Amino acid sequence: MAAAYDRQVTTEPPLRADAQRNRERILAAARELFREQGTAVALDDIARRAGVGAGTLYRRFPDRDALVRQVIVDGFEICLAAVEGARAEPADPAVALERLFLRVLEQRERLVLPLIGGPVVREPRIQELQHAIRDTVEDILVRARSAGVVRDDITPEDLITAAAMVCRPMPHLPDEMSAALAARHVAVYLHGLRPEGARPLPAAAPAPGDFGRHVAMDAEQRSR
Amino acid sequence: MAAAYDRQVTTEPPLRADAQRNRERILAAARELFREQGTAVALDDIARRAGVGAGTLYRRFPDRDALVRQVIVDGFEICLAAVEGARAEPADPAVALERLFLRVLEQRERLVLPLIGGPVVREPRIQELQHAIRDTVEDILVRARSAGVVRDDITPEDLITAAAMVCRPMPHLPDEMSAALAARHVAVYLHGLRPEGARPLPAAAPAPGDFGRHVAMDAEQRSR
DNA sequence: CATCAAGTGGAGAATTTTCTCCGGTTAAGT
DNA sequence: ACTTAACCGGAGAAAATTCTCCACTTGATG
Repeated sequence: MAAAYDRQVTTEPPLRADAQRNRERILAAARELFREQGTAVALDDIARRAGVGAGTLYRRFPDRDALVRQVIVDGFEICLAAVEGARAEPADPAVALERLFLRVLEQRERLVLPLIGGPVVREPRIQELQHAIRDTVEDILVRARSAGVVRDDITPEDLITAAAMVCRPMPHLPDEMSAALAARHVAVYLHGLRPEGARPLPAAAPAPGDFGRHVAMDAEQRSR
Repeated sequence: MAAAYDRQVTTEPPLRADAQRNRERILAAARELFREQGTAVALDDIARRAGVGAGTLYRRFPDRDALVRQVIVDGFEICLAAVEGARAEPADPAVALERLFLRVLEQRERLVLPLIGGPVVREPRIQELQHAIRDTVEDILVRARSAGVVRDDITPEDLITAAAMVCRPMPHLPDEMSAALAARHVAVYLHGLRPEGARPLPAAAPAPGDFGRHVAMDAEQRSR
């Protein structure tokens, strides 16, 4: 999936085949370890799990931030693909909403979206992806809303938050079990989205613009 | 809240007043930083944020695990209190279920339950608390179920998972916003718990016994 | 199949984090 | 007020992690 297009769009010479393979192994190992232990894991551990030397890791990703950023970008990329996949499938609006969550849930293991401790979110590429995701979700949501299958005080941010929450790792449970719990949770949440008998929500929805803009101000003491 | 009873029950001499104060400051700082950055943050950072010397931290908590464990135990303790509070309030079963989530949600900021990367969950004290929480939740759930206000394929584990998910930190959003989103999510989820029009859930519920028992086997490479 | 730029691993220097120790301070008892 | 045992902070030794460098290997190209 994350093939060549996720490198700089500028004219860099393409990677050699073995280098490309190692790069992907590193990203896969990083993804796993970030989900298991957070983004502060020792980089040498990542290199070890990826089966490459430390030098190889540092050559490809000059510092921790570069690696974290790439893993997160990949996550958003995967997420966007899932969401657009859901929109593309012909289905009535209620089913589309369900598909949205199912598609994202399928990618659970590969998503490292939310344990950001720094200004990574400001990256233009990431904001771009976030907006694209938001717009796609909004599209699905609007259709569902006008078909009357979803209560109309729900915003795209609600759905995105819900999806992000169920995708986060539960490192103390085996994968199979946490997948089952996540799927059950989504089913209940989806059922709760329907307008029948809805009572007003307890808090106002954050404005769309506010969403990506807030980042921890303590940029000096993040990571290590 | 976390007063004297959370130290060893064995006959240790009580801490001096200043020591007790420092101990609490350390735990509060640890709680914050664990939520912001994960349990791998530098211990000296915790000492700094707590406003105590490094020596003070290490005197009170011999290593990272001891500190993590205590923060987690505190979290479960707070959680149990919230849950029991909800059970104690006289309310009809539907409201009790709602209260359950509200009480837990109120404590969001102080809960560091789920980013465990090691065998901390095996601690007898923690298992004890987990069981007490489960039993209390089950009690509320059973009453709600027999009042017919909740679909009957929902288990205590579902509710606990749901609560854990909404309590997890969203470090890229300001507190106020993540609190609002969490509250909205819970409202929708609660609505979805009602039996009217329920379709079968997509996966089997994990057996109650399995829940606390699974822990990452890679005990050697956890933390650092 | 020869050439060679690109890529590799891992030793070890540089940096950061952990953790100990002790001279000075303070709460608590009398 | 005075005594004293508990406690404190922070300097710095010890351990761990980060990151560089280079002799060796390998994939691509003609």
